[in-house]
Amino acid sequence: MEERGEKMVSSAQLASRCAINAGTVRKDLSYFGKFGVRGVGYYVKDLLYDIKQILGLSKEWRMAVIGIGNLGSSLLSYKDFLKQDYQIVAAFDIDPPKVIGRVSEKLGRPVEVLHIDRIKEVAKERKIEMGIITTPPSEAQNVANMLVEAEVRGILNFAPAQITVPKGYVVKDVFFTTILDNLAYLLSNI
Amino acid sequence: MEERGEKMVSSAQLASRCAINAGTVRKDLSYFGKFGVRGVGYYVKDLLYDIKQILGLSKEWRMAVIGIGNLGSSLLSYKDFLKQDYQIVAAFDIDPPKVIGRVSEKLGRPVEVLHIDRIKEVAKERKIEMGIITTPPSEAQNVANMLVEAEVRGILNFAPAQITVPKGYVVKDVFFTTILDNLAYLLSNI
DNA sequence: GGATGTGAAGTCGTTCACAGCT
DNA sequence: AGCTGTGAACGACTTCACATCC
Repeated sequence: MEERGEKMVSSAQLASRCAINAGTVRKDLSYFGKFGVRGVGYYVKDLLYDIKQILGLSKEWRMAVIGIGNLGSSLLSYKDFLKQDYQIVAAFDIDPPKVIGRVSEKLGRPVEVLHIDRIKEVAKERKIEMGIITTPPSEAQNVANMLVEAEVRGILNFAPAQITVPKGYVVKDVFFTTILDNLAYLLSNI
Repeated sequence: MEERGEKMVSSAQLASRCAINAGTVRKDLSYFGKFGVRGVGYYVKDLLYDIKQILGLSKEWRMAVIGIGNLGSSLLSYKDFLKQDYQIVAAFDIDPPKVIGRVSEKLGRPVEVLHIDRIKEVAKERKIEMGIITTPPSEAQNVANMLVEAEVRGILNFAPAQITVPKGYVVKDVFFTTILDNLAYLLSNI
């Protein structure tokens, strides 16, 4: 909306875009403060700024992908990350030579695939704060342990395996088959 | 557990595997019926069967991937789908020649990439019930419309765009950046 | 004895409706 | 006049604790 030059937006407009309730939009924002103008709405520019502050998006997040198979490779060149200051600055695999020359496009240079053993060293060096696990499930917990060891506090886990981490660390799972199971259930019960 | 030959399982064991509460496991199951034996637990084999019935997984689900870029290609060879009777039986793109020879391994033969225009025809022919959208966001709603036209009732949407479909159809979104936003928020507020 | 099945209590998030500002 | 901010009602899910049954 900012790019389109729209100055104001109402909670109703935001709600319709997200397919939720206008009251929910206002209530959710109100949890963090007062960002709108009564009788008018929200200033697009200010709201964008405020939401970025709330979500912790006022900085660049530096990420590593571990496990450069099909999925891992595709994430290395995933365009949408770059639009929002998510940078993939390292890639790891057990078998580094198998994939080379992938490009993190904003940086304008390839992200070389390194051996897993170097996670800790490289994570410190490149100030990595999030790890994306795209290994086979059997390796997921091992990789998570290495990330914890390297003090990478955020993990996005695509491997269909339960991962446990110490307090202060966060894991978000993305299990494709679980989402399909959900779809299958909904389709079976219409 | 069945593969490992384990006969019985308690709600507490299931709970610890899923990192949730034992009561929740029992309560959730009880919503659909009585599957356990008091004082004993659940028979692994029977419970597996019952859960598959509940979720609608007692059949093979036939899927199509639309948009054969990096992500779409990687899903074509995603091993985990096959383990659970999810079959990718068709692939579509605007520019079919750009990717060929991908293999849906259970079928043991490549899934040829076809032109998007053939979705309706091929969906009927191959009895496709789920569509996976991995196109750029600008095309997502168009593709969804085609899927609806072809009566493909379930959609898994990876394109960062809001998709609307008629009643009787279901869309599940997987927005990578939204999940990262979630991680960013949690990491910023520990 | 021991683990399930389930009311009841508790917690969380959503929705409503209107007072309060601009 | 219009839209936000918010207390209060509502609804849904989670957790608890125990009666129930093998």
